[in-house]
Amino acid sequence: MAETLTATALTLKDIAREAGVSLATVDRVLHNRPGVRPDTVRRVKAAIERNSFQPHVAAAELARGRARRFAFVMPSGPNPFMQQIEGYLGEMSAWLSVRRLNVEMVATDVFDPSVLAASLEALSGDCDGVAVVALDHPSVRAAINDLVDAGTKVVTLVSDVPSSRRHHYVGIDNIAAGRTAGALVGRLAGQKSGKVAIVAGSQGLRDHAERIFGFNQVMASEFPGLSVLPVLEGRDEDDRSEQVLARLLAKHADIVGLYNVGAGTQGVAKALSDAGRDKQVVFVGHDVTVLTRRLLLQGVMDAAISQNPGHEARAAVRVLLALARGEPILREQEKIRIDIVMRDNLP
Amino acid sequence: MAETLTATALTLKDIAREAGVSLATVDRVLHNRPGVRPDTVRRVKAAIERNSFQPHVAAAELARGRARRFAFVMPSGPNPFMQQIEGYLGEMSAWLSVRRLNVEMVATDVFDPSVLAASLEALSGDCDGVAVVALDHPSVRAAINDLVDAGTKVVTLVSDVPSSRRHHYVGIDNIAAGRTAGALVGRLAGQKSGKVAIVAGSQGLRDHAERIFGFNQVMASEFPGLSVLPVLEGRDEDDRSEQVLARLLAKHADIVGLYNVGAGTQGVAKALSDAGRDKQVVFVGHDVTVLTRRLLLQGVMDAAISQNPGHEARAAVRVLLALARGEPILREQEKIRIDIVMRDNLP
DNA sequence: CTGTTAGCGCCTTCAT
DNA sequence: ATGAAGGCGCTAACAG
Repeated sequence: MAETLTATALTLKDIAREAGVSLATVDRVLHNRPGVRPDTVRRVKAAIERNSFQPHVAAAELARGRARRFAFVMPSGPNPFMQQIEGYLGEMSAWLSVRRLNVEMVATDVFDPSVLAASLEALSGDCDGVAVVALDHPSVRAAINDLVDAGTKVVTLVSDVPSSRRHHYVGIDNIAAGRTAGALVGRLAGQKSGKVAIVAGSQGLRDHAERIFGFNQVMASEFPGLSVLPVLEGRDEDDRSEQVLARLLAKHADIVGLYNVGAGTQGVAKALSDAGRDKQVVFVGHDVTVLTRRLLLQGVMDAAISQNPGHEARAAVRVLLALARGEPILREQEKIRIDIVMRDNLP
Repeated sequence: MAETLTATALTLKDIAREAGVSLATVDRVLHNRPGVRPDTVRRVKAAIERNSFQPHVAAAELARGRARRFAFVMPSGPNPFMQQIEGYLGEMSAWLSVRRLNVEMVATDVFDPSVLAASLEALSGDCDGVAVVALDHPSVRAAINDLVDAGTKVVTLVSDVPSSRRHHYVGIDNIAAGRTAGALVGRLAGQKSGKVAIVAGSQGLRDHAERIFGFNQVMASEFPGLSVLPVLEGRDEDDRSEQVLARLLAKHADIVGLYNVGAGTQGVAKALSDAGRDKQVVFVGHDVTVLTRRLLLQGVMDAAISQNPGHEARAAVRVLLALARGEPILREQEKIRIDIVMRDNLP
């Protein structure tokens, strides 16, 4: 009826005694530091394994003295989603400070590969870890790999660079997100048949392209009654998104669904309202912001696919910390889920 | 372009010097321990405030030596959801162990107030914190309050006892969960009008009652075309749930929606399939388990309202730890969201 | 290559 | 009511 989940506490000293060496040697082996005879290494490793010894994090933290430095490299523009992430990092300051963790924000033009790459290079050396909202481009990949080679821990945030050797990606599976959007548009549109519009920032952005891909997958296979119109590009800007959508709405009277892949939500909503069709068209978009929250409550938007920015901020920090300490990562905990947010489960 | 988020590191010694007292005295004040003249307390507190001093957690952890003991008091039956929580606690064992944390599982009959209360009383003294899946009953409330008075940190898990003085509740807002379920059933049923069935474990359970309340709210206000049938009670058992539902389905040919409030999902699904109506009826239930996952993939279930059991397990541990250390709680992080899970965003 | 040693910042007796 | 001093388990600098 009662069962205990944790083991007891051995220390470095115990291992040292058991392996017949000194503290320092065990420490060297533990951290793969050079200067130990291969044979000794083996003996020590054996002792560590045998007792499944785990060093006490608090003691290690205390002893190293030096605070750790992490950098967050983020887009410089006024992107509300990114601002939310920064906001949540700010809320963690007390948490960070009692752990002697320093995080520095670096704003940069993430859409210009060379600028981004330069910002990353500049960090080399004085950082233990960096989280970056990255563009998937060869020079960015190279910059990331250089950091990794220099011993810096790197996680990509929100947008991945799978071809690089980054240690971890903190963000959602965008293809699945697109599929989810598709299923929602299809199911909420009910029995109706008709046309479905897609507004994206740019199909050149990896995450947008992946979402559209997933969306189309579901549409084609599960909702044959709905036909998807060619993708509109609004560059994540309100004005432009509004214009292109307004034109499309004027042309097609039988649009029953709308998927807004990126930002520019304000403009999309305006086009819909101005056409007087905000109640008939099923409107699904991304992310919960002050704006989308309002649109959901008003019934203009029907659902938002969301990646919890607070979770992403905290996961990035925790993962960097775990990597720096050499601790295992709780993958399940750090995985970012695709949230479906409707009016009644607004966070 | 670069901004730093954390402060620099003062130590106890600095504060001691500044307040003109010794280390020990500052420590006493910091932990509200007795034996310090009120006047001295004030001086020390002032110095702490003035520098917004925060003790280094790692050092504190190291110095106290003694491991902390937490207990999880959970239902003894084979409830899959609870088993998931236990599973995730198990996955944390490495995390727990490097922090010298001990967690003990206590299985008990949470449906019998006196048994539950006794289990709680038994913990008094040898535990730093307890997480309990509680029944909202006077004797349970008393047991919780006793623990709190004895200095044990208490969090309620999944099911709250708001009238007690527990330090924290880790779980979802069940009324909002019910509303979400209602919105989903209503919207996914499309334009159709017809009847909606509800199967619950028991209306005596606080969480079930709250969910039903929220569900009815939404149905009444937003889906006048749908009429809700009287609640069926299946005691969270498969057989019983199947029987009562089968009978209801036979009686009403125009059921278009079904809300399964608690467990017994297997039985509910069977009744639906046996009646050959699993494709026409919109079926919404709770929690993602092996079973509901399968039903979602098969298209028998349309959506599951879920409270991430992994998140709940970890949040409970983190909150207990923060409470024990006197650290602030990251409320946003520990809040449990209401997840809508459909086929394409299955975690 | 390996061992010794002096802390890291705080908590906890034990004296005063 | 207050202070002094010895660790907690690990790291890192310095000897050997």
